[in-house]
Amino acid sequence: MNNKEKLRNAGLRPTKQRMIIANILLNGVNRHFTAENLQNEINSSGNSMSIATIYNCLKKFRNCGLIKQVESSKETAIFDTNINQHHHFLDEETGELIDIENEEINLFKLPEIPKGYMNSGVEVLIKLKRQI
Amino acid sequence: MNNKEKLRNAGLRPTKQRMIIANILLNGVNRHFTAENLQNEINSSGNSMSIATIYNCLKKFRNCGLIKQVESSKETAIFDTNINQHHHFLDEETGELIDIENEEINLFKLPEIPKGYMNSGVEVLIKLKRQI
DNA sequence: TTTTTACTTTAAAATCGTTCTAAACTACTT
DNA sequence: AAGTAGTTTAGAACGATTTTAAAGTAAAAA
Repeated sequence: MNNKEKLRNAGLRPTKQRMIIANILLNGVNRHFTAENLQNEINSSGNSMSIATIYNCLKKFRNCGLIKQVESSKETAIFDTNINQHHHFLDEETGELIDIENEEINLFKLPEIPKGYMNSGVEVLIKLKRQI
Repeated sequence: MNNKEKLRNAGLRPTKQRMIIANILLNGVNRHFTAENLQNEINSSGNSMSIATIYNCLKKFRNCGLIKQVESSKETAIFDTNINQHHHFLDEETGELIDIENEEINLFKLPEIPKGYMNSGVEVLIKLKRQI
């Protein structure tokens, strides 16, 4: 399926701007990035786009499940093109995230889900310190 | 050990402001809170404190291990007086966090820690959706 | 005790990421 | 071709957090 179809399937109009972003993000190589990272990449590809549009697109893409947003207490929002359930290492010093594939972690015992709720995803974060 | 001693042990001068905050936070009842939450509580206890001081104190307390900061992609920093390793449910709609004690979760298989790093803590986040 | 020193607090300004606004634009439908 | 609903934009606004620089305070030295 090409990117135009992906956008249409997600219920999004394939505008020029969304196609530029889709072509950067949805090429099969997984990565973590911020809105600003993406703007730099758009600029250096000879295009340009308002930061408002970039945030707008990223939110739409996330709400449609085309990308994910990582749970992390960094001041800047971090997005992830890997939409499979998976986990992360976090280098606490630099803030860098490294993917951990789902099969690498096995949760053996889970607590009871509170009444009235359902489990909508489990994220494991393994914080890393540099070895002394 | 009283709060003044706790501050001294942590290498922090027990100033009037730090004592006010320590008396609110370090009383053994675990809770999640933002800087603004804490300021409201200080105000309603008849004291007052600059928001800069509050942020300052919370960062120092966190760096000394007196409190923790929760990993969460909320726009506002959330702190936690529970400094034991533990986990959280996250109500994705409201942003509310609920503690999960460490024994409630059993990680059966963990990935290999990258070379040059050591594991400095594992956090599990179980995201919750309201049941339909 | 007084003096000195380093650390702390403060209000206000600055900064930074993100969202809002409202006008111009564009994809799609008729 | 015309209509309409959704989209993009620059710039303003916003909210959380940090910085600034001056005044205050705790602890150490004299």
